[in-house]
Amino acid sequence: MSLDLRKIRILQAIIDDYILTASPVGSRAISKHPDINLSSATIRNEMSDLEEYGYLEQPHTSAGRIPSDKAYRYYVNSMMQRAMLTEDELKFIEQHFSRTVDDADKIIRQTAMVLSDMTNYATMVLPPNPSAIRLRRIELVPVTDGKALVVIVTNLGVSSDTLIRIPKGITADRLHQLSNMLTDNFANCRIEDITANKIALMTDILGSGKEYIDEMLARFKGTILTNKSNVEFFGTSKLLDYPEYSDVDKAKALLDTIERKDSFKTAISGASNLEFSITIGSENNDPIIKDCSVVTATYRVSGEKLGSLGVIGPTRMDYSRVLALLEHFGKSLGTVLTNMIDEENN
Amino acid sequence: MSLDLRKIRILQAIIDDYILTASPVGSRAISKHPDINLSSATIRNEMSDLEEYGYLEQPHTSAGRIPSDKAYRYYVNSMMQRAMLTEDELKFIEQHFSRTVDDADKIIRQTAMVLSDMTNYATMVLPPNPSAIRLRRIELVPVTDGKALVVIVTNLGVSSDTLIRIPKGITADRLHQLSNMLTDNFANCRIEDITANKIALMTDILGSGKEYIDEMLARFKGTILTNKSNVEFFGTSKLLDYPEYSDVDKAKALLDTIERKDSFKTAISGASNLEFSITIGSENNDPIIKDCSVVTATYRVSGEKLGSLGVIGPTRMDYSRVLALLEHFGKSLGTVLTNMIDEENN
DNA sequence: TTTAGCACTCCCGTATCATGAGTGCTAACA
DNA sequence: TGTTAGCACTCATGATACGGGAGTGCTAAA
Repeated sequence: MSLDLRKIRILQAIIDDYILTASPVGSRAISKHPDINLSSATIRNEMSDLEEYGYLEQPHTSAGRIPSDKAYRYYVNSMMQRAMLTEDELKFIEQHFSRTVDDADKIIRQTAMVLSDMTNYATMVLPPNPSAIRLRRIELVPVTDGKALVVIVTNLGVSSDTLIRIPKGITADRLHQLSNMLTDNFANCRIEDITANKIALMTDILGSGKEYIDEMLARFKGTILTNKSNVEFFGTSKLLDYPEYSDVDKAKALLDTIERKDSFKTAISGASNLEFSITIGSENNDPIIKDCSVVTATYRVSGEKLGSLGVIGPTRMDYSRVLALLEHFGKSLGTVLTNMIDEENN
Repeated sequence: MSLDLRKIRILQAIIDDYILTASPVGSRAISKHPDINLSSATIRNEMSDLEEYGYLEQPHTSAGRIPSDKAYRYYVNSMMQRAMLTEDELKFIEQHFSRTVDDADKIIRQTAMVLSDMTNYATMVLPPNPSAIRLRRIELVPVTDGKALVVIVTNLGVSSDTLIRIPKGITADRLHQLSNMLTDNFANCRIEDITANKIALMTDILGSGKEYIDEMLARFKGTILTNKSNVEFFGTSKLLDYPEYSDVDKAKALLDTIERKDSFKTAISGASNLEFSITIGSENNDPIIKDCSVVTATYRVSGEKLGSLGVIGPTRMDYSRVLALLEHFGKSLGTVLTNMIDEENN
């Protein structure tokens, strides 16, 4: 089943052409390709083979052929070479990151927008992986008698503040004391390390505090974890540019799916583990996005995988360029965030 | 130029029909209307008049007629009666608001989503009007030596927290003292009441604190005010359902415009002043949304106008139902938020 | 003032047809 | 034996024509 060099060349030419034009490519067009010196008849034979192997599909007799998902997969795994970004592009990206904004979320979002503009595909931002979050400090601040504000400082900056009910009559000193205990016990913990068990062990130290500490940590875990589903999308309407979606019903189905957000699980779950993940067409679970591909890259803060950026486009997307851009954006984003957090922490 | 009763009836019938079907309505269809006992020929004469006055338009000879923006305006101002929501709808809405979520932003967003689902139009949320925000409490929490966390509690709950640089060596007690001073001076102030002037007056009280207090307040104002442009949209892809946007290019132009967000200024600026605002078709500044109407309603928290909800649909939207829904949602949302904030505050 | 009647307009869906890009197959060629 | 030229065949696409139908405006009669 492995392809000989000539078949690979032909397949490459077909894919390149199809990515560019979105219309089925015929044998004659390929025979004109500078790298390929064969008559259209020969190409036809080869294409017939490639179709038999499952790399090509024919919309109908007497049309050219289009690459199958399998072809893209093969292309991505074995054939593609990483594109180089141009000077101008690099400069443009650098310029984007040099604008100083001091809100991490905003930077991430703006990055996704720029990425969308540069690729002309839709992009998405996957929120920080909860296990990358480490507690730094827990502070209970009295607000009114009976209410305290919980401020939890994490390695990513302040990440949660909620009001909790506390028994009346607790003094500021006592709260301060509790804060210190909690900080001592949980500093550098991951969020999933905070177990009921551990809290129970602290009961004797905490004394009367236990009940509201429980509430507080539960809420904190809650907000961090619900955050998980907060995928955000940008530039989705760009997908309407592509002839794949010149049918309004198809377009609507796609945008609906994106807006509902829960259909990118395959891509997303892959994303959290891998440096890059590429999900092509029908590899997605949802049949609605079966002619979309999703490419994601994680970005790291202080060496730790934090979240990911993703690009959503038609299966015939320019994988090579997208990967190059994602890699570059991922790295720059990581650096900027790392610097920002370092600066905040000392 | 004022219309006699018969013309009004006919116009009403045309509008009703057109809202329903989106296709030009002819004289014969109207003559069959139960309320109207006239031959199609008579209707034709009347329609001809209505066209002359500018209430109707004809896509081409031998087509029926469609209401103009002027007609919708007249309809909305003088003819429309508020729709009643059904029992089921009321129940459904109540059910939505009874689910307890303790995050105000999340409630507002979910409300916008439900509103979008019930109307099948796109909806938007305009963020709180900054002048509705009042400070309750300012708290400086030491984090590391040289860094403090600023927590500002407002009448809408905790609304900002930033790390600021402070001179090294300041004691927790001193910070606490500063917090109290700031709270005493600014409690119940609006954000725009915090002027450089007032801070200058406090210099003698604050002593060495002044510089970083300046930084802090500037940042706070910044985050509140940048919030202003944060319009959020929901269910935008629903607009693709309507034949107005069966052309992909038109659809893309619309969605692009929505995503770029800055084109709803007319509607938005109206929204912040009025209880309801209705912007019909070409009354919008941007020609791209010239066949969209935007209806907004403000919601109040503790009697004060906080933000608004908006509905975006084709000009032939069901204004009556949309207004009824907006009114109901606005009120319920206000109540829920008011309760939530009251509960948090004591 | 209303209405019936009629000629006229024009969109729209369908059918027809020519065109052209593309294929598969066969036979000849190197 | 692999490659290529040639040819018949397929089928989407776009242009054109055409009939039907919904709608109009006008005129004349009720």
